[in-house]
Amino acid sequence: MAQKSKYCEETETLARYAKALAHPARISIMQFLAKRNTCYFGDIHEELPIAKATVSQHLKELKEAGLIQGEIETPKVKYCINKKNWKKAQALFSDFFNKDFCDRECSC
Amino acid sequence: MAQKSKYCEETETLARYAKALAHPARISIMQFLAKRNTCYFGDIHEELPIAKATVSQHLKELKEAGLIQGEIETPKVKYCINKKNWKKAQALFSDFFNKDFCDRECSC
DNA sequence: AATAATGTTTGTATATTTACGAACAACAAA
DNA sequence: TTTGTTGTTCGTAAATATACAAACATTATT
Repeated sequence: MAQKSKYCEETETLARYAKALAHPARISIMQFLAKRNTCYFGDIHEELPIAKATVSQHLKELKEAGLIQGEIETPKVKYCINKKNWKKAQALFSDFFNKDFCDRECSC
Repeated sequence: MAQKSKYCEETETLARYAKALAHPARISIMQFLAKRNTCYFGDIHEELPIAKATVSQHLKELKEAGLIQGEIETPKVKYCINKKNWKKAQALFSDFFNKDFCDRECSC
């Protein structure tokens, strides 16, 4: 238990974003936010087949991963994509998938 | 419990791939496979700071998600990326991140 | 002050994930 | 046949994740 992180930072960050997106409800939320202008909690809840407490929980995870941010607009709460981190995630996934991998003998 | 999947198939598939990548060990494995020609279990295990049983478990998850495939080459086991599904995942993530999202009033 | 609207937090139950050692399986070599 | 090499599977423990109802917090309205 000497070291805290055993993987390189970029790998950890990418895994963190992947984890945030590892549930269809959270993918749906991001897709919804991407195409919507105003994005209140209620609108998001309406789109999803789950209880509001669960929606709130998923939003919290996305927020903690840095992919979205919220703002109180009494009595509602407005959510939107955190563009800076969205771009960061985009870049990390892009790098990850665009590594040109060996086409040679790895023929299993 | 009437419906089996409450989200659209593309969303489910994307979430499934994200989940497979939601751990730094599995990201590392994919990165390793991407750059290596021969890729035996032992080589992968050597790269990672975890027990072989755990490595085997992670490989199983990647295999079940369709991202890799294995082949016995007695007495070793050779793993490599499943190119078809890798491309599928690449396309799904690309579409997901390249949705041009609203730049207007969602200013939280 | 009571009521309504909008979300968050709490409590809780269940399922899944992560990790490891030990046991096991398959095969080659001595 | 015994031994060694390579991985997988099993058993198990601890941590996380997922889902919901109920309670709560906040602010506006009556």
